[in-house]
Amino acid sequence: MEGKREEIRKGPWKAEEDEILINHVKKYGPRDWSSIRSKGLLQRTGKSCRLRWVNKLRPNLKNGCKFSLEEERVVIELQSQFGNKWARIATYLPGRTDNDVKNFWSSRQKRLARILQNSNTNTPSSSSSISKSHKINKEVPGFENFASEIQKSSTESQSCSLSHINNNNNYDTIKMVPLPDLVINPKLMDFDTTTDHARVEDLQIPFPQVVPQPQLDITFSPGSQELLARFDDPYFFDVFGPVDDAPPELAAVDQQPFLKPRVTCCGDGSENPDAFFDDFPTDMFDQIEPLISPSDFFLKSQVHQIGDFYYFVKF
DNA sequence: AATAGCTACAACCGCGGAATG
DNA sequence: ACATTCCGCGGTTGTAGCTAT
Repeated sequence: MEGKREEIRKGPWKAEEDEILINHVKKYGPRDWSSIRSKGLLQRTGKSCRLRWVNKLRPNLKNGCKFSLEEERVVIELQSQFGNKWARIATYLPGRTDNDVKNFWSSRQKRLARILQNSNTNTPSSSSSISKSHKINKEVPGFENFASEIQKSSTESQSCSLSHINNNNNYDTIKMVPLPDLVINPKLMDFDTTTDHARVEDLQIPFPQVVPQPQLDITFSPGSQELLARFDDPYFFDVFGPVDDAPPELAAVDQQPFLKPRVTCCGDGSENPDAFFDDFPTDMFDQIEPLISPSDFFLKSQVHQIGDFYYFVKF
């Protein structure tokens, strides 16, 4: 039956094929993918057509544009919240597809693993430019513990999140502290330099890839310097425009789900909680500290970078 | 200049759930 | 109610381009 049909084409798409697919979508909309082959328009499966449209041909995609710091932050936060639900995470990132997010996260995990690997061994790096251009101070108490946990976490599963570490109860203090006006609650970790247990007071680290040592010898790249300059602007987040593809629960609020500061339920109490939170258990905020404003957060924080990774040290 | 290793990304595959007959 | 088809998602693989040696 399948043998009677013309051979199914695989591999890279030609411009002519793209054109045919685009015309089909123009006529019938992004659906009926299987009919494209049954009509003899393309020798591609419906799945292949859909994938091509969603990932490459759909309008308003940020093709060839690297993830910004803000996008990276969103992915990290949402991944820790939702897990590897790339399609869901992608709905919070206009112009990004689930494939983009998935690939970004995968690349990031590999980089992280390599950095930790290189920092855990004294053997010279094979060819990693990151490990050579950024010194990581392993002398800080607690670092080895932390690094090995992160590494274990990243090798045991695709996801490297602090929640995994949290479950191990290896640390004295692990608290849930929300970033200002973020939709989800990032997990921050404190380390103490005075004990063997990783617990450093006054060092709050919102990203799981962070190496917990405040005395890192780091030179800011031009990109980071530009970033720091932008954080001086209290209205930094206002530059982000409306989100086209926001999930309904967020679109219903103000069309700017993630990238713009909002008054939250933890603020002056005059605003209703975001509908988004309806999805979560009511006791999930019990141990959350009061929110600070985004501008306060960034003005009171210092941005650091290890390789391509950024993190914030709170003053 | 050649080569090896690394990275980012495009595309495929398998699976599960929804829709349809 | 059941079988089949379609669609969407997450995981995986292949590869082109870049960088370091």
